[in-house]
Amino acid sequence: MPELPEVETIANGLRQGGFGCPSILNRRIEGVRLFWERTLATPSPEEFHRRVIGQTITAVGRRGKYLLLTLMPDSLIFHLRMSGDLILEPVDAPIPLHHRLLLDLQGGIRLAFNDTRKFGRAWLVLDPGQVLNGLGPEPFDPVLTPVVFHDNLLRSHRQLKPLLLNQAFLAGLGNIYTDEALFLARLHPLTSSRDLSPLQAEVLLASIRQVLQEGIQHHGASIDWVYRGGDFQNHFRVYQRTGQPCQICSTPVQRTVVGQRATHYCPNCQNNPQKV
DNA sequence: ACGAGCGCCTGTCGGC
DNA sequence: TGCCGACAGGCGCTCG
Repeated sequence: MPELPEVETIANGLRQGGFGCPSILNRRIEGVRLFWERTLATPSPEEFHRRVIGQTITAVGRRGKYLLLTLMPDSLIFHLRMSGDLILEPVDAPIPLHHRLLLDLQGGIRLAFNDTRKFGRAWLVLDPGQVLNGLGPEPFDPVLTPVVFHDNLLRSHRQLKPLLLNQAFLAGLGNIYTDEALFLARLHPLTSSRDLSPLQAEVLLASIRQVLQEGIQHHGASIDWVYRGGDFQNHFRVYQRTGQPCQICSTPVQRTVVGQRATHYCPNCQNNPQKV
């Protein structure tokens, strides 16, 4: 589920508190409960337990789709994958079925990693780079200018859809926001990245930033049972709108599969490069 | 260097 | 009603 806007929303909530929950900042970790061992990518459960207890959460951050808790001296990093979520609740609340890891915090609250599908992972590391080093640029990083982005596109020479999903190319996009960005930019998902003009690259970068910004403003998207709060799902232009009219030209939105991922686009507004 | 296929998991939905 | 396959926001691995 969670792409950049959803992770950003969760990070903001943990940092600032809200929805009846306090902030987790400056709270000491007093206890650990692990219910699914594979949730912990590293270190071993025994070492995790020994190292993490007593450390204090000094910052909450995000890099791509990763959520970072800065402790002292370690960093605790989460990837939510398809169904993960981080929830604050009273330390003695009943434990729901899909809770995988609990951190009991100072002040009678606990941070729960809930993950129905068990794909999510947590890392406790001294150097966050150990986990994050392979990531591409942050979409909002000012260093990522249209010229740099265009250069990167030319160097890759792949179809836009799988390229934008590649976290080593750009960190944070998932299936929803990629489809939305390509629609906004009026680019077909199969377009080869090396065919983009400087102007098209600039428009694509602006479109990516726009859909991510909209997602953040709407507190992310809530689909199915997984997400509380966000309502960006009510503002999708193409994602999961198969057969419904394109908001620009009324042509039915089409669904296809690209790189084994469902892909939604307007066959009229987003020209198929293979037909040109 | 790339894409396809698969594994990791659980839950929901539609068709028969 | 019940069973069965397809599908779901992700990503790492192997293989050709």
